[in-house]
Amino acid sequence: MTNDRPKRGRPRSHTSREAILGAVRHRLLADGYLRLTIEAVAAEAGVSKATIYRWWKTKGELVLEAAEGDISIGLVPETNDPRADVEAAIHQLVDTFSRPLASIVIFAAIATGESDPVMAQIFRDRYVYPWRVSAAAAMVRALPEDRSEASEVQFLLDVIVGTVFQRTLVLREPNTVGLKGRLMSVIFPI
Amino acid sequence: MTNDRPKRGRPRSHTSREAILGAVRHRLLADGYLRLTIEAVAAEAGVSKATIYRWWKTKGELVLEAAEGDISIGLVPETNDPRADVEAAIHQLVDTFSRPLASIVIFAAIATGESDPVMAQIFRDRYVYPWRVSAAAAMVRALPEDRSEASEVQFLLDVIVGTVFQRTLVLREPNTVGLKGRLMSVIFPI
Amino acid sequence: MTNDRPKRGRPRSHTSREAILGAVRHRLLADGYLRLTIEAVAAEAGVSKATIYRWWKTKGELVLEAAEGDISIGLVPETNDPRADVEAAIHQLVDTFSRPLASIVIFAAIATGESDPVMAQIFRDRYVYPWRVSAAAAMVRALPEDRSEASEVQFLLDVIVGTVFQRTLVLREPNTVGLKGRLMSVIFPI
Amino acid sequence: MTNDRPKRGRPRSHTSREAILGAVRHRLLADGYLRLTIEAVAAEAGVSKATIYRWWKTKGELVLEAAEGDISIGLVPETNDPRADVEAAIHQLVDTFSRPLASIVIFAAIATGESDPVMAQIFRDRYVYPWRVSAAAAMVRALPEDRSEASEVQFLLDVIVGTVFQRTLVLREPNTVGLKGRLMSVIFPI
DNA sequence: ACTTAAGCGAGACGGTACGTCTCGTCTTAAC
DNA sequence: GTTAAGACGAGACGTACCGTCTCGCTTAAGT
Repeated sequence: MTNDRPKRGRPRSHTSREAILGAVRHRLLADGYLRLTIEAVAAEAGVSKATIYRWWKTKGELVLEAAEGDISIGLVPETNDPRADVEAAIHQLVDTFSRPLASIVIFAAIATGESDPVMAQIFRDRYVYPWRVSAAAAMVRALPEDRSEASEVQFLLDVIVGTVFQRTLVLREPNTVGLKGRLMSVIFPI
Repeated sequence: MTNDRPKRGRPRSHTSREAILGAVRHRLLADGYLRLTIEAVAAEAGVSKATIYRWWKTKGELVLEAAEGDISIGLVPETNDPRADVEAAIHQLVDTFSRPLASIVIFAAIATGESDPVMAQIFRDRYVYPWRVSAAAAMVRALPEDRSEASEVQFLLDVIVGTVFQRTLVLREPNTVGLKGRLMSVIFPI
Repeated sequence: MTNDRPKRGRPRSHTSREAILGAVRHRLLADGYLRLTIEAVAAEAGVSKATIYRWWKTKGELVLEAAEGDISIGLVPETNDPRADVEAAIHQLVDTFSRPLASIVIFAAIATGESDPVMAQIFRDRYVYPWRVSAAAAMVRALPEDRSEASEVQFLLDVIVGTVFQRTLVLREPNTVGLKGRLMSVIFPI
Repeated sequence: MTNDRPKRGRPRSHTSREAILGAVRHRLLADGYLRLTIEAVAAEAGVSKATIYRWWKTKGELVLEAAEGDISIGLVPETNDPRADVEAAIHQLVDTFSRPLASIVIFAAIATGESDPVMAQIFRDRYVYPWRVSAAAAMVRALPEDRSEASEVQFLLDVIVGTVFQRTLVLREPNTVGLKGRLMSVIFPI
């Protein structure tokens, strides 16, 4: 993230950078990830294709950077109420997956994992893993000792992520009312 | 599916049909869905591109037909033991999602929903909905009355499908040991 | 020149071939050889770039074929009057070099010899050598025995070609009146 | 050639000027004129592209200046032996056209006349015309009165230049033995 | 057997986008 | 005030597939 390039030469233009990322966002919302072309982004941003390729190696990197603010999910809080922390984790997930830009890009990062492993890798390293680690910690705190082994915690995270993914990105169900509560009851019965 | 073309003229060649579908399967396993090109299929099958386009309108239809046997999930059984039926439903899901060809094609059907809605639609109508209807019936039978309202049943199906999808297709975790049991405990606590 | 391709497949379109060659001629006359781009030819001909690249490997080949009729210089006649034959040879040269399209393409074939040796080679093999052979024969017939050794004949051909080239292509002197007569006096004094 | 820039500020670096011209010479000999790029010259000279563009408007000017010493042909001498002067003129031509760097640059100056008229113009004004004027004077002195009209003299100069050009630059014939003598016999028969 | 209608291979075609290249200009910080 | 470094817009390069379109041949069902 930090830019350790030498300070010589013409500095990178913030104008064109913003124009590019703005055009990417616009085209993503208009056409989706698969139909987004570098050529169209360059044209809309009033920028040369070479400028895009100079700074982003692949469409995936470009799109991840353009949607960074929307995708960013943060860490699960660590309060005195562990169940509330888990609930917050679910909320973060539902909230992020519900943003138009984020839903497109997250879906693309997963869907193109096969053909663009770099994008999938960056996505995992930058957003999925950190969240999962803090969510797992919250889960351990919230569960009784006899349910808090690693494999059970990972399973419950998969239940949460899988269910939210299924609802919001696969079925494209915008109504998430009750989803959080139902997930909580399924994780913490009684 | 039924072929209402006039019976005159040279009949459709079964040889080339099989060669095409075989080539599709081979290319899917070798390159994946996104990297599969009609051109490569035609070349490998020793067939003209026009022949492919004559019989399949889109890459999606072609791929779904090529993987039909592997994708087919069937209906959830209806025995005297409703919990066993639900368990069977989960098993069908895990089993199908674990087949190499099926995992590629199911993933593609979901992933390209944005840009190829026809493929997603066919996939849903032909495989997802029938299974979900019978799985929902099994679930209703297995649940106590106070949990068997439609929205709760649909939610539990999303938990099952989402979790299995997450494990097998997103995380590409081939080890599904314990998955079935854990899902059952989450759906039927105590 | 003869087309020994197999008769299978869709036949080559004469329409697009003519459109391409016509566009090449137009662009050559408008912009010259160096400024001619394949992209502009494709656009003007209403043709895809791939169609041009399918049939012509290089800009040089394309241009030589487009100007074929204008460049073609033919062979030097072989009559009973050898001096008249030499005069005819000079006339062919002046005449060909004076045609707008031919002058552009011949100049290009020579000028780009350094960077496009293929074009120069085709040009030499197809037009220069045959003409030179027949011109040398006429020269041998026209000269007294003591001047008709090979090196002298080649020198005289270089005088003819060089002078005409200098006048028409380097100095771009369209007025060629007297040129033929003066060359004849220089070659055949007395 | 003279540098009329203001005398204030950092003076033009002779070091980089020489580095640039040296790199141009090297690249000309290695790759030829058409394949020479400003980018490669800058890289080889350890100089910024902007520095080159600041001092030379076009590739043509740059190349002409880099090859100045080699191209320079001087004036035809004016002795008591006019035929010897003409012979000296031919010798200057053959000699200059035979130098590797000069042959590349002279050829380029003529060949790119179509697309870079400035280079052709500078070349003509600086080298061709002065030599032609003095060569024409020598020719007038050497010829009998009845052959020394302007158009005949210009024609004979075209014969000389054209023939030498043809031999050395078009046919790339390094063997110029006999060429001078033959040209003399053709210009001065008997 | 003869006709006729489709199936089929080969492959040409107009498009669109790719990712690369070089051009000549512009913008900094360093000297 | 010039320089090296190097970002930039422009635009052509040659390639890859797309989905469509001829062709001339092959294959059977209907005559």
